[in-house]
Amino acid sequence: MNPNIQDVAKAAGVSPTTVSRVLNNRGYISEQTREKVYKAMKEIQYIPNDLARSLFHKRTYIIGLIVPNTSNPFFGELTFHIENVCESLGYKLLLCNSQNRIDKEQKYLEMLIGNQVDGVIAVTYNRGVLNSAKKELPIVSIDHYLSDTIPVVGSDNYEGGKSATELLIQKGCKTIIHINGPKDLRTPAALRRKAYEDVMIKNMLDPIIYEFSTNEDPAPIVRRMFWDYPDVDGMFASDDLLAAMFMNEAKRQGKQIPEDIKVIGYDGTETTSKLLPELSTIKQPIYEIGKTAIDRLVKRINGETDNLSSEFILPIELIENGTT
Amino acid sequence: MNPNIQDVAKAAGVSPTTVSRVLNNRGYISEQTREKVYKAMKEIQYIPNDLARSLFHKRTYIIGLIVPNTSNPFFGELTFHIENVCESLGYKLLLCNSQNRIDKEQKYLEMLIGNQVDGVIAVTYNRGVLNSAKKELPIVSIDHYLSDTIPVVGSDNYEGGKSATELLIQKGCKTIIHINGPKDLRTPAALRRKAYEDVMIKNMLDPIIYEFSTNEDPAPIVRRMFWDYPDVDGMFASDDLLAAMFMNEAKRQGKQIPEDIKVIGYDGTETTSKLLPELSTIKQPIYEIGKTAIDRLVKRINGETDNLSSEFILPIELIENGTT
DNA sequence: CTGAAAGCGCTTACAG
DNA sequence: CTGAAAGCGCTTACAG
Repeated sequence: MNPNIQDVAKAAGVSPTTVSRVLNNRGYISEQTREKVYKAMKEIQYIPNDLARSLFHKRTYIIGLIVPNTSNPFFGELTFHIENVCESLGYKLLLCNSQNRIDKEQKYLEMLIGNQVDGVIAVTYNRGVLNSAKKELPIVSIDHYLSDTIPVVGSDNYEGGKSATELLIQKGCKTIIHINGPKDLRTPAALRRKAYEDVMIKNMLDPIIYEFSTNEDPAPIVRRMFWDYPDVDGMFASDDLLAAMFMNEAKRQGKQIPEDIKVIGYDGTETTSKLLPELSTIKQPIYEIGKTAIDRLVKRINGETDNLSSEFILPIELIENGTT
Repeated sequence: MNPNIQDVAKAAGVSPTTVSRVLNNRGYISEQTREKVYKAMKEIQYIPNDLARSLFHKRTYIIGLIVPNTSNPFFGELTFHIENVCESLGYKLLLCNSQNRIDKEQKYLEMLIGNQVDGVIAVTYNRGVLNSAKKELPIVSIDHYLSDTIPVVGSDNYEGGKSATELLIQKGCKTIIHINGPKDLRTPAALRRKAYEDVMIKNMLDPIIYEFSTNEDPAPIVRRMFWDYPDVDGMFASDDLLAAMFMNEAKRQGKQIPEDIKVIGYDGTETTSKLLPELSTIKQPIYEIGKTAIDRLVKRINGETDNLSSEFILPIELIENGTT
């Protein structure tokens, strides 16, 4: 069995209380005692049991993260940055992939509460779930409005949708299609869509929106577009993966990009910029989103009163590359 | 404060012992009592504290995962699958991004031990670290030979390197460059390199290998290749990101792919297949790697004796697309 | 079928 | 400067 504080105490010839004091640098301890204890800890390779510590303090320094899927480069990068920031602040990360399934979100949330996490960062699509959570559990949401008391961190989706659409129009596109996820959810993509619509209408162009539902394969929808709108000359995709899928289908249809059709995506992950550097896109500040979310969460954990319902909208960046 | 088992006991008019029995379905309990207890739990919204449970049982059902970086699509997908398999087996995942830094690997390992994880999955590059771990801690490594007692799960890197190189040769390439990570480490890429060398030599061709060190930017190295070998007509990259970077540079040099230069990558993640579907690559069975690793780890956790040092090599798949 | 007691490994008032 | 005691929230022999 692993050595415990008793073993250290015995080895050092002191009481467990004293060992604990040395461990936590608390109260007065003679230099001699301190050294004896350190030596004993080294000798028996003692590593304190955080479970016991957490049980006493009612504080685990664990944060739960619920994302749809770290396979998606946006969430993979977000997860990386969040874990990194956590680590630098002394927190650890319990990772949950909800796959956008409400039943999994619910189960994970209960699991996290059972594990006494200090707080939760959620990228979640289902409003209901987190409301049912214990009111005392600090939660920060990324990109989704979940309830009146849960702060939201995200980037400027309206501005992003606006910039993307304006760029296409400015480049001369007339038949501009927008592809987007399900409309009924309080998703960040909804604002991108709204901006697209507003800009199109303002420019006397018809908005054309294709949508697909949560775990639906968008491939057939993309194929259908070319049938419905053979003269399509612009595409604003609500994420880079969709943009890539569209480009691929466009090539199959014998269309040249950007000559025949101009394409702009959304997210601008590192991975996209490596695998598909020619794609024009709206880049989200992924690190800043993660950092802000953790900062707000830690403030809540520490009971620092911030305005109950708050929103943090970070700026996006238009990245123009070869596809426009 | 959250309700505890005492609160439930009081609300139900029984002892904590009885509540615990109901909770764990252990021993005989009258149906009436059981219902009283369930009712009380519902009423006060009781969720058992896993910390206390774990402290008693010396079992947390938490697994630690150390990967370099979930931003990389290979590790993002691996992490997803591992977390998923964990969840299905009742385990939770504590995520660590080591960024290939030995100091972070060391710190994370101590953290995981302090948190009493039941086991660790490590994708780690530094042999030393895990040896120093407590001998009792079950560890399974992915893709890296760390010590004689740590099982390794990975895919057939030699076969992958062989297939890739043979494909290029069969397609008529003569000046085939291989780009790879640092040589001195026991990395999976080393076998890919070895296969490349063997196949090249067997075909009377000169192996040309460029390597870069752990956190070095490969971009300048890629640029240099074209200067050193203007007649390069084949590229076997040790991962898809490098392949994409090479393709990009090739285009900048006015080369056509696959007409002038044929390119094959390695990994074959979902993300690559979406963003760069034309890339030929060696596809690793990412899900199977994760699943096998967890299965082995859980066996060790449960004390099922398997051969101390064992190796699990899963088959790769050659995916031929447009770049060859 | 049910409960009182001891203990998992730690920490912190409280004494001395 | 140091230690004995009680407690964090749970579980499990041991009695009854």
